[in-house]
Amino acid sequence: MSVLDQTADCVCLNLRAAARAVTRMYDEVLRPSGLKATQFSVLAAVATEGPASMTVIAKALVMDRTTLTRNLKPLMDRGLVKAGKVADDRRQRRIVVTGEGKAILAKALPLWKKAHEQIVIGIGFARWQGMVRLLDEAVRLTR
Amino acid sequence: MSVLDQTADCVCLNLRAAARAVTRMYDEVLRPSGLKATQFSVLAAVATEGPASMTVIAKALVMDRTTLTRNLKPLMDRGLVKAGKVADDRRQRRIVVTGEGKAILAKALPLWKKAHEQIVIGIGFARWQGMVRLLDEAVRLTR
DNA sequence: CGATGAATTATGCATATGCACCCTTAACCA
DNA sequence: TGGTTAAGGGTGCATATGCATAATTCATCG
Repeated sequence: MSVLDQTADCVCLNLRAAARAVTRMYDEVLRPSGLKATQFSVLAAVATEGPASMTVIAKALVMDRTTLTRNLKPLMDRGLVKAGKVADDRRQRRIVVTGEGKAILAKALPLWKKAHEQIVIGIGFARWQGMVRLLDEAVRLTR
Repeated sequence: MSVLDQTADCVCLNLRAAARAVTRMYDEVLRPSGLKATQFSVLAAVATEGPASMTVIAKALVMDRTTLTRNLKPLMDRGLVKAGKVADDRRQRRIVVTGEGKAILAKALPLWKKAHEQIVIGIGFARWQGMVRLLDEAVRLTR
């Protein structure tokens, strides 16, 4: 048993493979809303965090700030979110969901719930909760 | 508690966030080898599956065939893998690791093991095994 | 044997991801 | 107060991801 044979158990590979498969399924279920899985997550995060800066939203999503910049672009182009300046700190941009963004989000939420439950009910709520804990722990262990 | 508030527990979001964080850490640890985490996984898969077709390798990686085409490109450009049309079926391309590819892989393996164990030892081997089972189950539930 | 369908791979397009680096503005401190 | 450091954000570059579609080759059946 060489080290090479162990690479099939790679944490990164298994996480990425699962993320790919789940994302594909979410994308398909969300399609009627016109949102992709990542776009839905970003839109929901902006809606939840309220008017917030890029840094705050990126941190909530465990996402690089520069990645958030690109991920916001299709949402801004469609007018689902917008950025306003703040008087106190002229460096910051406060991101908010527009009216149209809220409408799309309302349309997407039941679709999201359907995709979400397809997995959670499938593996069982308690086991899913255990998995979230492990995922959080894995994130913490990378620092 | 509106549906919106539940989106923070989204399976897709949590999986992708963990995959991002873990990939960043792997990329950093693997850097001396000149490979990124995905490139390492593809190279290791090609080495393990032996001379195999695109479809076989893509299936082993739970990856779209077209994604594998692009992911092989930087490896081919560097001469770490190559494709020979020696199969009976002239549609197929048999992908193999080159001598240089094996050398890079040998250099990368201890680095990979270091990154891998940073997570596995951190969360505990038994719990990690349980997590792999759940990830596999999640993948199955998307079909 | 020829047509038709299926398998194998590649390309165009749009988005996703993050490091290195840049600019702007705020904070701090000697 | 002037200089330095830190914080907020964007761009260039390279790779990662997959759907829709096309091109090639194989299989199958009448």
